[in-house]
Amino acid sequence: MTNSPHSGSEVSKAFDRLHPEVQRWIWQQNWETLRAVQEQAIHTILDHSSDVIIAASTAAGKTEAAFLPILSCVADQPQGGLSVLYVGPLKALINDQFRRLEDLCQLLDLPVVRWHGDAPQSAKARLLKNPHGIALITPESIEALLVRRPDAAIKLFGGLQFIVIDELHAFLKGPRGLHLSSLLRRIERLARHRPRRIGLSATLGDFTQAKRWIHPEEPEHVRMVDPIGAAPELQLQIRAYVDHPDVKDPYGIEDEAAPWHPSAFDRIADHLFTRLRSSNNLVFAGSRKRVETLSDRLRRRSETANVPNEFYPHHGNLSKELREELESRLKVGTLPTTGIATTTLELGIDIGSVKSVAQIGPPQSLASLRQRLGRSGRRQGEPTILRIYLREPYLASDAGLPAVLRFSVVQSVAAVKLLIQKFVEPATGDTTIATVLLHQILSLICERGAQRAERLFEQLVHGPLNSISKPQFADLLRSMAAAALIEQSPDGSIMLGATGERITGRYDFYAIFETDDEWRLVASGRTLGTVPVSNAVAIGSIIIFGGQRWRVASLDEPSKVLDVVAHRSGTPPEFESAGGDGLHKRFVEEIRSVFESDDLPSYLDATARELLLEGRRAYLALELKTRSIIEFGPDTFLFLWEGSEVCEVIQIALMTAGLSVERAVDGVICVLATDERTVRAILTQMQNNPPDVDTLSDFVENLRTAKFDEFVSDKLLKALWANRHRNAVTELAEICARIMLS
DNA sequence: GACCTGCTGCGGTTTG
Repeated sequence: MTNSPHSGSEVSKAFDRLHPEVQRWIWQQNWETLRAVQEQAIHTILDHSSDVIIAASTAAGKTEAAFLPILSCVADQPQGGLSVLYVGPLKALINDQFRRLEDLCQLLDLPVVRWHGDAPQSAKARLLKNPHGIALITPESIEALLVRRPDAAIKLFGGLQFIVIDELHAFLKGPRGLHLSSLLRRIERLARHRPRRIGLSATLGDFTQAKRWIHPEEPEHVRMVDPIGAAPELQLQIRAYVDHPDVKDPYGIEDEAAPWHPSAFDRIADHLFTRLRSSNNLVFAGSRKRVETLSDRLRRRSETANVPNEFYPHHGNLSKELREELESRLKVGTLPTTGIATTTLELGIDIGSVKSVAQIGPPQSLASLRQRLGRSGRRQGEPTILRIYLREPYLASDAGLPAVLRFSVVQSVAAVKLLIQKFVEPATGDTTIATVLLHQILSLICERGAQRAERLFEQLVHGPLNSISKPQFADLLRSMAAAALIEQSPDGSIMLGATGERITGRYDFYAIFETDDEWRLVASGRTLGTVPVSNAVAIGSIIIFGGQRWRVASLDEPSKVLDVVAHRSGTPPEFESAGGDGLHKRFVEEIRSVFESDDLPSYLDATARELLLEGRRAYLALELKTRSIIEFGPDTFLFLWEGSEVCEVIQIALMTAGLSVERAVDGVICVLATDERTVRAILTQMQNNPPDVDTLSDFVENLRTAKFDEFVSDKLLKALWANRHRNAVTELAEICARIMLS
């Protein structure tokens, strides 16, 4: 050891404050220094008693930044239950962190236990007998403990001093975050004190929002550890490919019979094949179907070139075994490997460092783009390399809106500009409060027995779940009673009804999200993964899956198993999807400013540059700088340049006037089969007499999207929609006026 | 524009 952690002055100050056994562990690691984030976190956690959020990139050593001081605090303390609860969103992440903490905790004589569905039962049983040390757990396993073993939960959580929440950004939106927030609150109630919360995250857009999630009552007291690290150099290219006019199905495989017209997609595959071979890379392909198609094409190119295949798929329907094979190939790093993934490789599971990241299609959010980039250039002095590949249609001379604007090129340029400005979208409002509350009402009754309505409200409606009123909560309880989820005893307390008993007794109660029925694909006894049952299959069906081609040899309908054998051709399965979130307002504004700028970024290839100019010429010709309403063919386009929330409200407002409206591209909507004069007349009407939010909410359809929404009344779902859109509706008259001026 | 995540307790069989 040439340079000890003792040598620097700042470093030694932080180092000196750690427990001697923690110091010994640091020596054993041969670390030359502590990282900036670790030094700051040590001081912040040891100097104060407030909650802390540690925001630093994935490779910066956030886990140690939290645990070195936390373990120094809890070592040598009297035992009486767990000292630290670490909550992670993924089992794979928990397993990684377990390996990182094992040695350190052993030195301190603190047991560390993985607690999730695939973790060994024996260690859990041992912990229950003598609860102390650290547990690494998923939200669902906390839920199961509270429902099934409330007595054990009190013993485990009664003495907690710290709760660490990893990948905090993953919990800031969506039902799973609301669920975890409720579980943490329930842990505090049964522990009769509030353990300190430490949140870890690499991509936070809005610190205020993260602080409010960590400590809803006193967000201003949450301390940030946010060292300004030197960002690695970014090497960037946007490459565009225009399809040949004869290409009908660019994602199909038929074009292999017509090699004289390779599709744009094929040329993208060619470029990936030559550029990415012989190093480790990640390709984010956007959808599972595209992951499969691309993996298959790249494997076939390897076969044709007679070289070993280095390209492997990774997505949520692939079996754990296949996914882990790729992850460990990437991590071990002895064989060059490129992973072709959906969003599955975005979160922090340990796959080592990759040379470059490729993105197929324009980025849809800066949060996700940043998370992806964080996977490249992780070694000191190495650049981050990003390639964005765009496929654009061939446009005939009579091509229409919105195609002529070449939106995906403009959107990609806008994304890069926002990346450089360090913009990240804040999390958006939640649509699933009713489902989460319903779930938690059932769960709390299991944990604590029959309760009066006021007690349920008091315990569950708080923090991120507080946007529901008492009358609305009562409405929820009434519809739960109507469905026999709950019933009221003569003394007024609420207990489980027959349906409630059945639902809470089932294995799938603990998670707040649902999974659909799926076929399981098995090849010679080995599970490859699953495909939705909506795919029509029969003996002899051919399919691309796991980057390879298969034929269905036999199928077992009741157990939903497909036995497959290798085959020479196939098509990728269809996966169901719900549709996207839309771009943030700021992103749409940046797109508009790219249209209006003359700047030609050097990171565009020749085709992308040409398409950007083409899009700008169309923008100019349509006079979009000053015009917001464009009649085109039978339809009329409204260029709103607003975020998805405002667009949705205007879309619904126009629908209440009897029009058919659809989204054209982000920020632009299309009124079908209607001329400009009619649209203007309706907008004038709306401007003078804007509809109120409750009228609009009556027109909203498909409000039942979350797990238990079937038990929630229409009235409540509409009222919650109205809550979320109230602000956007108040802008309605003003926006109409602005459009009309053009 | 789409993607992702998670799970009990028990009865059975196999293995050391």
